[in-house]
Amino acid sequence: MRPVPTATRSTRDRLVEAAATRMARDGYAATGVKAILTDAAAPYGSLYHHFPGGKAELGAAALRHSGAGFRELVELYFPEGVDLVAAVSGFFAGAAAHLEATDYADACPVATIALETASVIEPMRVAAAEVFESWLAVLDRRLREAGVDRDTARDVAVELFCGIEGAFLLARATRSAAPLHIAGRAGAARVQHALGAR
Amino acid sequence: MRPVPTATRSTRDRLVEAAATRMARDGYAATGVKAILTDAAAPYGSLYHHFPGGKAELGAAALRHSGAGFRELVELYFPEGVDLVAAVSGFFAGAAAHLEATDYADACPVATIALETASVIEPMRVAAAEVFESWLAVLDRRLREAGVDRDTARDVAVELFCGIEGAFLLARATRSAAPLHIAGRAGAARVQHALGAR
DNA sequence: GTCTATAAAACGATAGAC
DNA sequence: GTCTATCGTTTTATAGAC
Repeated sequence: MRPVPTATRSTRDRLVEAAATRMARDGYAATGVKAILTDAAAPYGSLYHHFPGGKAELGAAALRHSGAGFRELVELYFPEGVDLVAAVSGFFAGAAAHLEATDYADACPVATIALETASVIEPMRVAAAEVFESWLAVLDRRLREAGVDRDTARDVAVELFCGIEGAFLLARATRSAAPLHIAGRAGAARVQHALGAR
Repeated sequence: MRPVPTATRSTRDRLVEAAATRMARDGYAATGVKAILTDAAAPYGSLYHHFPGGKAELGAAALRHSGAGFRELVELYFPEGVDLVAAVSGFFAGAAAHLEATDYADACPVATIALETASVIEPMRVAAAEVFESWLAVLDRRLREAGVDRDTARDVAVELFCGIEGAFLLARATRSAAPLHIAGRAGAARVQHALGAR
């Protein structure tokens, strides 16, 4: 069973990865197609061969790619059977450390793009919605497995999402990890409370 | 005491308002200087007379303008002596209604711009940080006036901020006001708890 | 499926008359 | 302070050879 050689990664994959990286950092509108092509070492014509819809179609693919990556990170922090309260604390602490390590640049790879395009490029809004729901589904499942009732599990998942996303925004603007620590403590307490009431 | 006639609003003010409206809707990068000038009925040269720093300087002014408007909205919902639990519920419900009424376009007028520029245009990042802090200050003050201790008041203010901003993001992507109702209930409960422990 | 050349429009910014 | 004309770039997208 040979591993897939990285060097053979398809042109399409390189385009998506380059677009995802650029757009997560600079946003959708500020990311030029030319910059993506340079990063991906792909010629101009390739883009429109793989993505006839141009920048918007590539953007949606990039958003889904970033979204899947972040979901894997959530799954890593919230494996089946994990102590949920500790996991919430660990996730927010990890996010805070990563944010500081990247000089407050690397937070949510989807939020900026989602806000920019939500009312303008419908396929990207749909992609963002599906990505966010996939994150919520991981949290929701773990909460239900821990005995939390259906409605509460959904609410808590949404509240944790709001906590991390809101904290990312405030942290990047103020260049401080404090909001993540505050939201993390609040999230852990919220989960603790939901588990206690089961 | 004559009221200032709207028609005499200065060119500078018209530029800031036009930029604020456009950028809140389309984001910073996607908003062209030409479109702002058209909306403001101002000639090209006027912009660089009032804002030598060009688009970035105008953008920072627009961000502060939008930020001040939103702070006034917060102050309207949280007047001195208000029932804080009811105010939180009312604020989130009002936000939900407004979001639905504007087809999920009008949420936070600062978040998109702040995320786009936080790591790229330092004066805009600073403007966003100051704007966010001014919102937190209103909530923090009301909580302290209601007897909440210093550290808890700050934490609750940040948690409410995260709740509304995270809910705005999720609501716009999913085209549903549900996240705002969930975050609103959670926020009200959190304030209730903080008040009960005083 | 890869690549180059180029089109057509929009971008932010500037110079200089009034 | 206002306004116009224009500069030089960069933008997304396309046509067509290989």
